[in-house]
Amino acid sequence: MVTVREEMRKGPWTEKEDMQLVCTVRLFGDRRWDFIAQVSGLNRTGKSCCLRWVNYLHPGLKHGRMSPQEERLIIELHARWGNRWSRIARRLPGRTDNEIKNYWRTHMRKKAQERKMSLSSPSSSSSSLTYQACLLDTVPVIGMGSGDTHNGSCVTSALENTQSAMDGYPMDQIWKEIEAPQAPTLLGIAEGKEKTCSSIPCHLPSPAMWDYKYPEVFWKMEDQEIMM
DNA sequence: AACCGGGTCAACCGCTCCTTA
DNA sequence: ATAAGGAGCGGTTGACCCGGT
Repeated sequence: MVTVREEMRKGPWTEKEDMQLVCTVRLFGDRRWDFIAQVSGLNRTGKSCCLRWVNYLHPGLKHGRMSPQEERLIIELHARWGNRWSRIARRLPGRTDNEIKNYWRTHMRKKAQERKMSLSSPSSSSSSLTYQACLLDTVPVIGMGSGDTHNGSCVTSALENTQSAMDGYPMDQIWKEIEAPQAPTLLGIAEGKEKTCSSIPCHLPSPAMWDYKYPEVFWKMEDQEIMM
């Protein structure tokens, strides 16, 4: 028997295809994507159908801009987990890993550009502050996983130090340090400063603050995961 | 009006992990 | 125990949109 595999369709989905997929998923559930792709009559791979459903057609999805709370949660969770997009997405009901990933890329690219600008023109301080605030948001949290306490204080003067420390600090390096269990350089900077600076309330919440702010959101789920 | 550049997001790719026979 | 297929995940790409010139 000669199986001439028909060329699978790729690219953007049409409304008609969406309808077909939705109907098929209603009938057969959102498992067995190869089967769904076959019976739907769509000339798509199961994987493609799965992605379309998960990222766009799933009824529970939110569309549109991230709320400030969501933005903040993403930043905080990324600081904890790095590029574990699906894991982060689980903490944001209605958002997909793809959406969060895209958001983060856009977000961080913007920040990186702001930083570049600020480095090239030292007098423009507002944008560099934004970037540094983001990093300081990001980096100290990493230590929390390894038992560090974070007293919620920070860090205006740390910004000055951070500025010099971050000269020549590529994004790749930042990613690596975010992911590293111990983030030596920036973490060191932030921790060193946080011991001496307690007058300015840090907008990065301590673990206790997180508990307070996002009580049911992820701490319980995290515990459950650990239990599992 | 046309062009250009940057931003956004849907979709694909390839790898890894999980499930099932 | 193991091999094959399915599903999940993160990285990357490319098309589209929109604002500026």
